[in-house]
Amino acid sequence: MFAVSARTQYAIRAMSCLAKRPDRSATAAEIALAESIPAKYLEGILSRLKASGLIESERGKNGGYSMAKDPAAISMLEIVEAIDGRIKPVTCVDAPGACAFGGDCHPRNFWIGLKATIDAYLAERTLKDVSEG
Amino acid sequence: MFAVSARTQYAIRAMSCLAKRPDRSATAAEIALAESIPAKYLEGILSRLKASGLIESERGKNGGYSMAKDPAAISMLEIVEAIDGRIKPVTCVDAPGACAFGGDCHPRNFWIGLKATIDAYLAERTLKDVSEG
DNA sequence: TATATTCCTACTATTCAGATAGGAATATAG
DNA sequence: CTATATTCCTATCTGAATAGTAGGAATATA
Ligand code: FES
Ligand code: FES
Repeated sequence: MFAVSARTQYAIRAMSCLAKRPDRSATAAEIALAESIPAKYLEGILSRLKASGLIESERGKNGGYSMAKDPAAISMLEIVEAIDGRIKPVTCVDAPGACAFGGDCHPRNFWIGLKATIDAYLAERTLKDVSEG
Repeated sequence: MFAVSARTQYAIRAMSCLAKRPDRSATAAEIALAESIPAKYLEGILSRLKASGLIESERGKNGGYSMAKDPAAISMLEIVEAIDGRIKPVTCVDAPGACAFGGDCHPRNFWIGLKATIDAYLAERTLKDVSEG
């Protein structure tokens, strides 16, 4: 239960990989090789990370990806949300009454509290913390 | 991300339903009707709850299900684990080295910490807390 | 112009959650 | 002893999501 997707794990490894080379950039193929990630699959992951402003890219020859921020300034929550979207134990986190038992659903507050707890944990740790262990 | 399965939500509603009737028992069909849960699907859920010792059952005519404990003595963690098993952000929670990057996988501690955080949240709240809101 | 790269779109395969179906085992009432 | 109501067991179907693949367009460099 509450399994983290392969995508998210790939994303973290890819980010860690980039974090290790401060200035230089790396191609998708290089990262894929270094971290044992299916190359074509990784392209899609990097695309999402870029869309969220966590990494930058250069196209064409000598192109590649590089960090857009200091690894110590990137929370794990940012990475996770870039890949899999917001944490949503229940679909009604945003819209009250989205689940079957509309208004007076007691468990709702319980799940929203869980989301807050998870969010807090993820927001507290940075890429730097995690990639250094 | 981190969606709670319909099964687990059904289970909580079913347990809440039983918690409301202290001594009496309820049949699967009654609970299904009261909580808008597919009747046949619910049977499988009740079966798991029973296997974990959270509820009791009587077969045959006048049979049904009833609470095995005081709702204030049942943690949400027990219910969740009865239905979907232990919280496992990554498959290597129990067996170090189960994931690809065996020994020196830095993210591992991060995920295990998350599991501990979630477990703690769930263990702290009881069925009574949640069903009363 | 040749080459290396990101980027975009579409497709396939596998897995899993959700749900359904049918009936065997068991208990009660009459 | 029989009819009935229930839990309990096993098998199956379906749709959605995840993981992964394929091919090529756009773009930058040398
Ligand atoms: S209304 Fe969303 S959990 Fe009940
Ligand atoms: S070894 Fe399990 S998360 Fe890395």
